[in-house]
Amino acid sequence: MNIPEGAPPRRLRGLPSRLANQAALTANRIVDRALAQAGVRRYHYALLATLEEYGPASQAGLVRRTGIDRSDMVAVVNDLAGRDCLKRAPDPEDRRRNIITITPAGREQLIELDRLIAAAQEEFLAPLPPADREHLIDLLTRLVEPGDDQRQGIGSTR
Amino acid sequence: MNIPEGAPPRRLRGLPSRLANQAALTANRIVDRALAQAGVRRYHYALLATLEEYGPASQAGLVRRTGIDRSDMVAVVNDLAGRDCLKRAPDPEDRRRNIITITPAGREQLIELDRLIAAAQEEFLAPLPPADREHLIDLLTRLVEPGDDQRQGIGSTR
DNA sequence: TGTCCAACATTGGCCCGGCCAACAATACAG
DNA sequence: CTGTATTGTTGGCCGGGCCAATGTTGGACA
Repeated sequence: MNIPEGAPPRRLRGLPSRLANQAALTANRIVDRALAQAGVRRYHYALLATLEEYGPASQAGLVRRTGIDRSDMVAVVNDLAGRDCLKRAPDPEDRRRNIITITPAGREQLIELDRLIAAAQEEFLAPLPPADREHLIDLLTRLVEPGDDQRQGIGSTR
Repeated sequence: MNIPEGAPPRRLRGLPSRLANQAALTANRIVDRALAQAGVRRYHYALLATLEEYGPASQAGLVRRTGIDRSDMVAVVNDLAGRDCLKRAPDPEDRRRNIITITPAGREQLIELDRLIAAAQEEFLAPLPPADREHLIDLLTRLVEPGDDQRQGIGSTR
């Protein structure tokens, strides 16, 4: 961990961009730790959630939906398939495609993950009283969804 | 850029951790782009700001102050020294130390960077009306500074 | 004084996440 | 039938955050 002796310079302290960064760092730490309890990472959760909500899809479809890169998608799908959380079957109508379907085990897993994620959110927001939490969520939402265009996927930095 | 067709699954949409992430991603994109106009990255700004505020220090001191790793510190110091933004002189009292001092050119550079950073913050917060911006900053501050212990440096993920 | 341990600066490299490029197989339009 | 596009897959790149080993110097202490 970090053992910063002395505060960061004043110029940086109240900087909105820095606050957002710190918040995200904290959030990610908490969420990652929570998901790790199920031996899983964020991509796994995103993928299961997408499958559950939108139903079976090809990997390419999932890539488009989630913003996860093709290469990484392969790995995550492999991984989840190995845990019987989803099924990978060739599409009879288009033999290029793999059709990915969530399994009952996958749904169970997802429920478990939902619980972990919810707890993580709680932990993340713990420093704020409930009223302020809602307000923060509202502000962040409005900050992040400008007009609705230029949406963000799951992955991506650029 | 990302071309997400279709929204991310509902489960993820309003998630505070995800909102924080999106916000940070946006903020970083904007800030990095701003600093790039001066051919500089975040560490450079952090280092110059630290030097300006706390005065000359050894690299180890700067490492403690900023949370930047030793190895990376060397690189940043090299870089800024190469631009005459700071001076690296052996400490006569302790010859293990390099004493790093900001130069006039460094101060000028810092002023320029301050401008760029300020503009970036403006751009980042643009979607919100001024009153909400303050509120957001307040909330984030309280969220991120729990008690004051377990402070964060500049770098760090863990 | 000599010895041993701690702090410093530097080099080199590891890991991980996000990304791109190349490829073979398949679909499809002309 | 030919050329173009899409799909899944492999391999690798890059940058940021991090750790380890090295050589140098200080300082404590026997």
